[in-house]
Amino acid sequence: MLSAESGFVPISRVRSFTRRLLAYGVQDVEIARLDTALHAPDSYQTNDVLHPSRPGAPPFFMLSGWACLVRELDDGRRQMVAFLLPGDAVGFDLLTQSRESTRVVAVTPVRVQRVRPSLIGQITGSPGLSRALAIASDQQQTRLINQVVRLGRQTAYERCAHLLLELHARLAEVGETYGDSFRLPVKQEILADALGLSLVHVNRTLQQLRREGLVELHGGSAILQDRSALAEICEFRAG
Amino acid sequence: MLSAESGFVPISRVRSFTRRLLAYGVQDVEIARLDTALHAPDSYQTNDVLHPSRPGAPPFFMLSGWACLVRELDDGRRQMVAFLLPGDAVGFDLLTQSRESTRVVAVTPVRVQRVRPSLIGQITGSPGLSRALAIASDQQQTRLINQVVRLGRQTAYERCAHLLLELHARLAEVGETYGDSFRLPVKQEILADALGLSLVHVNRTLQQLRREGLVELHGGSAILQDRSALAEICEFRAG
DNA sequence: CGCATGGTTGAGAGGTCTCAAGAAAGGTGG
DNA sequence: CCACCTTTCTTGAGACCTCTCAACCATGCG
Repeated sequence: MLSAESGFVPISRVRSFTRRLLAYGVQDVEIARLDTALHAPDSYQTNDVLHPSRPGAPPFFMLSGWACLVRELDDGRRQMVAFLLPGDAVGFDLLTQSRESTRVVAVTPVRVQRVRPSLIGQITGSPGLSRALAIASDQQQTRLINQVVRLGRQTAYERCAHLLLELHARLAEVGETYGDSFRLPVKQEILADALGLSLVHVNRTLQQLRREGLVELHGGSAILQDRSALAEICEFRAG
Repeated sequence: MLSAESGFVPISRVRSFTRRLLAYGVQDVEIARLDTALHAPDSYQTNDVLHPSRPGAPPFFMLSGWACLVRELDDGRRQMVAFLLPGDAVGFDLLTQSRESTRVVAVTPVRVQRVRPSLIGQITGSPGLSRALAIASDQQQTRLINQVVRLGRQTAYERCAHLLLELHARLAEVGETYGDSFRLPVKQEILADALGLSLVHVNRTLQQLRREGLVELHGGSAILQDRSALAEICEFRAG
């Protein structure tokens, strides 16, 4: 029941990014025009590189699955800079655009829809679309700042709570939550690399959150049983 | 000799942001036009808020002094998200634009030149200027990503080396370095809040770098005595 | 049934923090 | 030019958080 792949539904009512664009006030006409500028969906496997760290890679929209903007250090340490979720626009603006030694990697199977390179101008030229992309870019930047604060000044306990709330809020925007629960399709290793912690410590910290009845985690799903208590813990602010 | 305030020089050859715009290929004509859209310089004292966390604050250029994009937690913990240095454009794009509970605060005396609100469109309408601002914004974003990696996956030792190199490189761009040395006009407390460390630990870590002959720090100035060794330590990549 | 993957636990080491005090540096008034 | 005061830097010691290493358990799949 957590699947959205079943059946054939008018595409404009299904795709998460369409949903988001509508929320940002983009007109149906513009979305239809956007469609003509997009390739058919591409599929990727876990660990595939969606966006090499070279310029010129065409931007795309996330249809399904999770990806990460990731940077690896020479000795194998790895930092997930940002999660890229269904509905996200990737590579339009600066973020994830041609960044030295920073790549976009699928952390689950992923489907994306790429922009035909020759038609990028058509998209950025549309007032509604470019405004929507600017909003999305602004939110992306806010999340980056939140990530800095999390890593710089929050404890493991606070970081976990904050990230879980952020993921819930983002997925809720594109209709991928079910009340307080959502699919969390990544290993604790991925969470650790996003939170700047070791796998083991993430495991223990999540257990603490569970023991306190704040969250429930199993089988790749998360339930935030007390969102306001979680928000209190880590000063999470929605929006 | 570390001062740039002496004498009266044609303004277009002095201001750090002018220097940067020229480096980004902006034409003299456009810079002259930009000037007509700017207020006279404003001065601020240490700890003044340059940019409250409300929308609509007019963007500005940093002329001199250092500021920080800062977020404070309820219990007094503080994270410097980014340093804003002479020549930086602040508030044009997303970054630092109306962000909840994130403020721009002067950490030394600061002089800025604000844009007349009614003329923002004129600036963003100019192809050369808007391209330059986009480049600046992209670099800002790259630095944010670097900050995430520093905080998430680097040790105190590496973080200090990396930040010092970044500051040197940025100041070099606007002509505020003198070979390997530059003015570092902030307390260790500020560095600590930028590095996600305690003041005491920053102090000890900087001493280690000094003991090893990599840097020299005193009287508000820094000398990077072995930049390539520092870069090796923290995987710093210029540009 | 056996293997592979991911989650869980234990124990000790290490990095970083806090508290607290002393030294140095810088500014001010006499 | 000195005495004083404030600010900033430095040092010490113990506590705490998080890490690493190394097993062991649970689950799923062939």
